[in-house]
Amino acid sequence: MREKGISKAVISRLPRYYRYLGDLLDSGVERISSGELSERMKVTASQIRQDLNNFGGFGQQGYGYNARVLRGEIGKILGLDKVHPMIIIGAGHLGQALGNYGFDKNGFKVVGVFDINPDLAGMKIRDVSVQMLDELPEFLDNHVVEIATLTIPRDAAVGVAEMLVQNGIRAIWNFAHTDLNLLLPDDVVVENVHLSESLMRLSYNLTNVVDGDRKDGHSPDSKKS
Amino acid sequence: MREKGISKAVISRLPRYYRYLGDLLDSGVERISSGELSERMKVTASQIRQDLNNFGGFGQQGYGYNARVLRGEIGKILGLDKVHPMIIIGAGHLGQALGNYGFDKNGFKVVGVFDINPDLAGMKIRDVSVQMLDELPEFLDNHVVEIATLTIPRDAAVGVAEMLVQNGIRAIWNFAHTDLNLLLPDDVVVENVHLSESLMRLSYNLTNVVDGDRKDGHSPDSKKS
DNA sequence: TAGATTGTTAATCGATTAACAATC
DNA sequence: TAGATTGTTAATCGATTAACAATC
Repeated sequence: MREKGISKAVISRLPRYYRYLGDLLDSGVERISSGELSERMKVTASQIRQDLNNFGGFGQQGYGYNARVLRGEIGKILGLDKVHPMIIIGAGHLGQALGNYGFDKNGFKVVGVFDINPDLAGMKIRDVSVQMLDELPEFLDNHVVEIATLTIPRDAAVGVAEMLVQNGIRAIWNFAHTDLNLLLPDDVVVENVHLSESLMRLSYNLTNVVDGDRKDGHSPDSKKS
Repeated sequence: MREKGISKAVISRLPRYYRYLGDLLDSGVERISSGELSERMKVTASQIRQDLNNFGGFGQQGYGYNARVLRGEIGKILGLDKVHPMIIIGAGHLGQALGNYGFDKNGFKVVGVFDINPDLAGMKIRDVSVQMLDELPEFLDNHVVEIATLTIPRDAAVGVAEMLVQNGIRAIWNFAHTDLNLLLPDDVVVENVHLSESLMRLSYNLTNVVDGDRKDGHSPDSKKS
């Protein structure tokens, strides 16, 4: 059932393949070779084939890959063929943004939004009403929830995360400024999103890039006009 | 002035060091060794020293590092010692979330917010009023802006990005579902944030992790109760 | 000084790229 | 079949870790 020992680097690239394959299908392309895809994505064809062959031979010699089939397979590997009920904790701007994002089409269905601010109680995000955080344990007793998204301040995050784990949550998408994976049991899956760190990387590159000297791994292959 | 050939992996870790050093200072710790820091951050002491020595010897043998000085130095490397005027294009939920995020304390100052929706014109995000996108070129003529944040739909992103570059913008923080760096001149710095890819990674781990078998690079060192 | 811890070189490990036989 | 392109092994490259001399 499960694939063993796939490196983090490979996993990180799968969603990008998935997106490019979707784009190709949208533009009517049904067949793609690793060579063509490598040109579009600016990665080596070798890497694409190597990555995919971690999971099986999805291509055909002399032909390439069927874009639709390949996308489906990658989707399955990523678990996008299943619906993942999700709650959002923290109904501030970011929580609202994520609630309205449209992840549904990939199977991430927002089934509850929670906050501690009584002023937000009952506010609708799409078709879900904001509930008070103290109703959460009961909610988790009565609903299947796979993923909890944390858009709350850092100081609240650890306590809430522990409460979630107590109540059976095994996957946390964390936007608080702390590394929750270091604090929770090993069988809880955490994806930390540190937006400020992303902005700092941009700042570094902005500060340190000189013309024609890209630091992001993409070679300055040609001088565009 | 500028450091040459620092790998992307090293740069990616700097913001995290910066955050941990800030946390240490907040809890009253002024002195830290690579060994202690490595324990807290779950990385090797060797990596910490190796990383820092790309930029200079910030420590002292037999003593360790002065947390305050080190944080300051990393801040300088990341360009956080300067103010970076920033605009946000797209005043939807995500744009509002970022406008209210509090990046100011790291020097990222929101000086303008733009949208194409007339209903949003004049809406205040912190102390900045939303302006119409067609006012942007004139705005850029009259204001210094370093970073443009794009929180707009994918289909609009490429056109807007090209317009921004035409008007002198050299750094884009992109939240649209497309890889702008592949489409813009090489001297434009782009940081793509693909939230859906982050969620897909979480989904993969959720789908493929079995007890005690973490896929995120952190060893299952002990069975917590 | 003795002890501690850095800075830095060398060794290892893992990931990427190249090459090519297999095969559609 | 001939041509194309995969799947996969081997070679290279880069990043991480280990080790230890330098030195505070």
